[in-house]
Amino acid sequence: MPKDQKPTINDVARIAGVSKKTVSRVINKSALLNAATREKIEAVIADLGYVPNPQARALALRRNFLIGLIHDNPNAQMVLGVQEGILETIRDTEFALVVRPVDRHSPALLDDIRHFIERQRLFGVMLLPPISENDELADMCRQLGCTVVRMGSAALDKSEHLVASNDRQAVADAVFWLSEIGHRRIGFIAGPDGFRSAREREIGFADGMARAGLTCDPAIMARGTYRFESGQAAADQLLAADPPPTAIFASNDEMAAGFLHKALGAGIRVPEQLSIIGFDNTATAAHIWPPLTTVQWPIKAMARAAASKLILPGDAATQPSIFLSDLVRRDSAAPPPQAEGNH
Amino acid sequence: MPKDQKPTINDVARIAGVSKKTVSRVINKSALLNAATREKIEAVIADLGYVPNPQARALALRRNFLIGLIHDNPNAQMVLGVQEGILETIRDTEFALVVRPVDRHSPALLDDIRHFIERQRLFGVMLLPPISENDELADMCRQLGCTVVRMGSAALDKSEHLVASNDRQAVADAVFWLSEIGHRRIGFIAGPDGFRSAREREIGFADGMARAGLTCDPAIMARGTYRFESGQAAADQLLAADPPPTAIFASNDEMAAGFLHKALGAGIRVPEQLSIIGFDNTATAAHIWPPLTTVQWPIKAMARAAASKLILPGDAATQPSIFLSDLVRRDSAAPPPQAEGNH
DNA sequence: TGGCTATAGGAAACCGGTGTCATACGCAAT
DNA sequence: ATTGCGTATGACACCGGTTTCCTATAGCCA
Repeated sequence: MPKDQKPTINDVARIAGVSKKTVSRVINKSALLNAATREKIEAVIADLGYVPNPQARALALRRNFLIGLIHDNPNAQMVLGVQEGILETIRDTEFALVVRPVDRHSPALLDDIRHFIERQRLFGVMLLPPISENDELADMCRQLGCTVVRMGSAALDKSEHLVASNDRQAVADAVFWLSEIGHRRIGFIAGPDGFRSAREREIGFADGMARAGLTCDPAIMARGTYRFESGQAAADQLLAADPPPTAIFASNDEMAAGFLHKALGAGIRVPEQLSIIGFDNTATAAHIWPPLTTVQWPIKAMARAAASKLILPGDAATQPSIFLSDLVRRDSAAPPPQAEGNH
Repeated sequence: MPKDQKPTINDVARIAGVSKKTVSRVINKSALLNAATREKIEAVIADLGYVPNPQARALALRRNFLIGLIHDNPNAQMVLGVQEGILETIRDTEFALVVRPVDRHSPALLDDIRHFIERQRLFGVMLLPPISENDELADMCRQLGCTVVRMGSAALDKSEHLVASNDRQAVADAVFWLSEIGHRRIGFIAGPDGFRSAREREIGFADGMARAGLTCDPAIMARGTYRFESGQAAADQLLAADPPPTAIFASNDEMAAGFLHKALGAGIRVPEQLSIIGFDNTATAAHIWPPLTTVQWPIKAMARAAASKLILPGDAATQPSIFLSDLVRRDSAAPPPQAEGNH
């Protein structure tokens, strides 16, 4: 059916016996149009299967409809969730999502991204954590004429396009819940220095402990790297404490899995003797044994909000949107052994 | 520095004192150019920070530089690996990658994708499994003028742009290896009907058993859905067999994890009493306990090959590329108990 | 010196849309 | 009948590149 070329606005105009401009008015839903003319043209469009050329449109409008997703996130589940969330929002628009995984440690990082944005003339970019914490990068993107939306752990100090999760409160709530079911001796595995998420979760832990009237014992607190191995290392340290913790909050699932692995290896029964809570709700969390209780970002909702901020004009979009995470209760956290007796 | 508009080819031409066409010749590295002129223009380009507008180029050339990645893959790790692989290949070209996660079961699937391709005027699309097995979709994309590259389990029956992994041989090799370390009674969990990957892995299992001189016993073979739960269900069935299997090959990691979960729950020690091998090397595989031995697709290499096929002209690209997967040996597979005695 | 050819570079049209402005028309007010 | 006005449409230039075709100049030979 399509001979060799796609129909253009000229073809539509010629066949409908009107000018290009009138067809353009139909495409853009201009109000100043005779209903009969509109219907005639719409019939021709449908007949020809005409689709406006986005490149030509972008050229004439001096703006384009590509939004970039820049990330260096190790959590594949999350990245894909974001992609899906963005897509749901832009599905029926003329925007498209172009992705750019990057290496945060590359010395050419900024240049790479600059070329990417300039080459594609991106309309806007979305930054995922942890690279979303790079202010220099965000500034560069803005300077290049992009709208920038950052996703991350709440950082209320900056009033800009931001979609954040209130990790602090989510962690505090989870820790308080542990206290409610009877835990008194709760350990913590922090994330690496320099990550805002790690810092927020640390503060959240302290908040939760304070709210529960519990004190933080440095002997059952460790700092990890967000990697599996560091969770194992933390287990070696924390399980040797006296008395040992009855519950552990790990700042992400990988470390929780590492901790769990070691604890199980040491013959500790989970959750009967030890409760573990993670953060992120990665695919792994549901598939390890026992299934991990964990805190989950409302990823898709956040991504949808971020995409809306990006494609919607107006200053309302510059208000940060803060989301609260949920605790996904699985089998790795339960009341402590002594609590059952105390009840 | 950038006043309010980006410099255009006209600015460069005016400042360099030449015509647009001459600047265009520099951009396109035309040979018919005086060296002095070229250098002068290049200096102006560098000075202005001029970057050609890809939309204008796309319009004039009547082709564009967007390649689409269409997927409905549940394995986030793999999707991201593919994205990275494609990116490595197109990094220094003018191509960009636009993604489109889809829902295979949506009744509007084909229409959605058609709109996506038409709206963005995609140059080519890459299809990931399992949706890459949809011939109707591939045909539609081709009819829309896209180059199509499919990634999947080997299907040598079609001579087209294809990048595949030889699952059949990889599974056969893994099963044969199990026999080499002493297993005689090997069970199998197949993937769902209708998936080429599932079919290929099934045949591979049979091949491997035959090569090892072993017979397949239907009592220790089950069909799953590629989901965790179906692995658990298979465990209920297969572990009740008499005699029970000493090793299990699961057609993907999720099912292997489900099986493992049930086996552990039944007090079976892995790998001392039972070996388990999965397929895909998902993030979960490394983080469950014990770490799962599994077959891994060379995802990035395959993605690079696929991207090359897409952006390189020529019929050489129509030859299928077949990759062989590796067995990632972790702790879930070891010699069977009786084999140690027999040694 | 004239004529021919090769080479560097330019003018203008074009790709497929959009904006600006002018125009044709119908109808009410003067 | 003329003016004035709102509505529906068209002519034309323009966005930033590329292509086609043409010209100017230099170099070469006779």
